[in-house]
Amino acid sequence: MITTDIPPNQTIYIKNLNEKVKKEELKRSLYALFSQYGRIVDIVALKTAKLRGQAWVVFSEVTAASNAVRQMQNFPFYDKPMRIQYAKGKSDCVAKAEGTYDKKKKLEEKVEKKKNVEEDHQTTNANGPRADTNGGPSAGSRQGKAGVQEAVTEPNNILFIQNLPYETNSMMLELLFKQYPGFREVRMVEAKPGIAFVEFDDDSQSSVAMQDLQGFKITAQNPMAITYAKK
DNA sequence: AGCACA
Repeated sequence: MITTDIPPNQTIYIKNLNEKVKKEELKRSLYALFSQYGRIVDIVALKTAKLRGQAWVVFSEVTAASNAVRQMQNFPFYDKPMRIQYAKGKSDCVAKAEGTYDKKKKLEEKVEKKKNVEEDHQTTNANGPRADTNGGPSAGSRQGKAGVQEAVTEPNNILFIQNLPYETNSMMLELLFKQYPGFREVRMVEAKPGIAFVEFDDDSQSSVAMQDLQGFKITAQNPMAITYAKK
């Protein structure tokens, strides 16, 4: 059981994210992936030494966050399983919305943090540069639950759809996807049931369709998992 | 591993 002792929060905290992904792209992909659970108010991701590989996704409702924590737990994202918890604190954007955001208090907290860092500096590290072993291509992706695997890649005008019911055909998908501007075609691979590629004119159009149809259920057991196709 | 609001 992967329970947390952290009380529910409308903000989720995600760690074990792939640190190679650029910040803006990361946010886009997180948005695409999580907007199926509810309205997203804000996404925070920093690439500082302390904060890379982590992100906060702020929902407008706690229930949305709860579903996201449960259902996206360990979802393979850029080849790494996401670890999701509730955030420990309240996001600034929600404090602001509530009118409880206190700029001065925030400043004081910052000062405190600085102090602590300096106090912890009694041991000075004179390490040489670290030889980062940048190994070969990523290991084979493990199978996620419900057979959904693979990672999100950078934006692409072609979408990769997974977790479709076996009996899905391209006409059914076309019906769904052709309502979005820029739709070109659906491609399915006979030998590989459950997946499909859907092509749009450009990647802003494919993104709109992705966000709108993410998690769409053709059957109750088959929420669509939509990612950008690999280039 | 790492809980912030560049």
